[in-house]
Amino acid sequence: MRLFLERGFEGTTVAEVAEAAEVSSMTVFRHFPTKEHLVLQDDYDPVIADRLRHRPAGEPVLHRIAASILDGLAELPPDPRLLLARTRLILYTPALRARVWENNHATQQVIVAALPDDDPFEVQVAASACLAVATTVMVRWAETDGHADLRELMAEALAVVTR
Amino acid sequence: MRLFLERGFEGTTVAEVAEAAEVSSMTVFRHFPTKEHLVLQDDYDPVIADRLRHRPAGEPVLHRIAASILDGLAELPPDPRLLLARTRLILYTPALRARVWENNHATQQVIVAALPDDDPFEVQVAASACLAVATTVMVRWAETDGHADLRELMAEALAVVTR
DNA sequence: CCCATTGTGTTAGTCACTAACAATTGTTAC
DNA sequence: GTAACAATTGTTAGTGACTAACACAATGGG
Repeated sequence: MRLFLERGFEGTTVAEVAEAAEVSSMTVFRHFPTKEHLVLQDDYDPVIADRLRHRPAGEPVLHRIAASILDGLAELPPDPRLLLARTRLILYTPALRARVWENNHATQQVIVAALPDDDPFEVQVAASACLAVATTVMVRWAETDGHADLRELMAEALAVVTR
Repeated sequence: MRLFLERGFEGTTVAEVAEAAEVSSMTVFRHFPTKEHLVLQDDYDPVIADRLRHRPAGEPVLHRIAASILDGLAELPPDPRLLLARTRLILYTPALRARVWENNHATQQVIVAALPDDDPFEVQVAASACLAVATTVMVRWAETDGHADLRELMAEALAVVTR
């Protein structure tokens, strides 16, 4: 991340990352399948899944997922600078931007697995919509340089879909 | 497309595509910025934008976008085999799957531009949600080998978000 | 102490993609 | 018809992500 922030993602080669980490390039690729994976790992899938399981089953699927995503924000580290830097990096790097859907798709599967009692297609649809909204919010938040209240923004955006 | 369908996307080199088209590799890259672009061009952005502009302004943004996407399906060619093949190719090729968000993001911008009188953030949020739903529907449709009624599926899925 | 497992390095290669320049074709002006 | 110009294409040589194959250490258990 340090190198990427200093020189940009495309301006940094995997060989340089490897050298800075004092390993060979080969070793980097053994731990991260692609260069993009060095940036694009997020740890919030299990958080969301966990929140999902603790929701009353009466609510519509869409509401449960939206609420879980919103609640999950509480797990973010208090200092959002790293998150902001990462989001900006993703936002301005085509190769990274492109992988976002792949990431959301993986999260979708986790959500579907966490709600075995609901119609899988409906869950998939609701999850993809909510995650798209969440992504849009992150982009918007990064565009305000992190000055906007992330939770407030997320609540407002999810309301567009859940109301 | 013929080569990609015969040998798979990763199993076909750009050099082979170039040879089949009787041009040099360089020429291919001058017309298509990446190998993925050979598959991932869709012509429905202007269709959707057009439908959007002919909607009554009274409706909520989300409904207008959803309805336009649904209406836009009418413009699809009557024989869906090519669309099905393309969707399948995208679905099973990680490199292509990854680019989907990039595509949807471009469509989002088109939608925002087509609705200059509405709150851009709300439009962005609604558009990203609807497009994510549409993508999920295409995936599902491809998984049924095109046997499902695409329009019906799309209507059902969009209803999850608009109801 | 031996052996199997695991992690790592090395090398050589493929392939997407770029930059620079040369060759070709098409188009317009005269 | 031809000269001047622009647009398109080809060629070459390169960079960099990523893979496959094999050799070499380190670790840990019997």
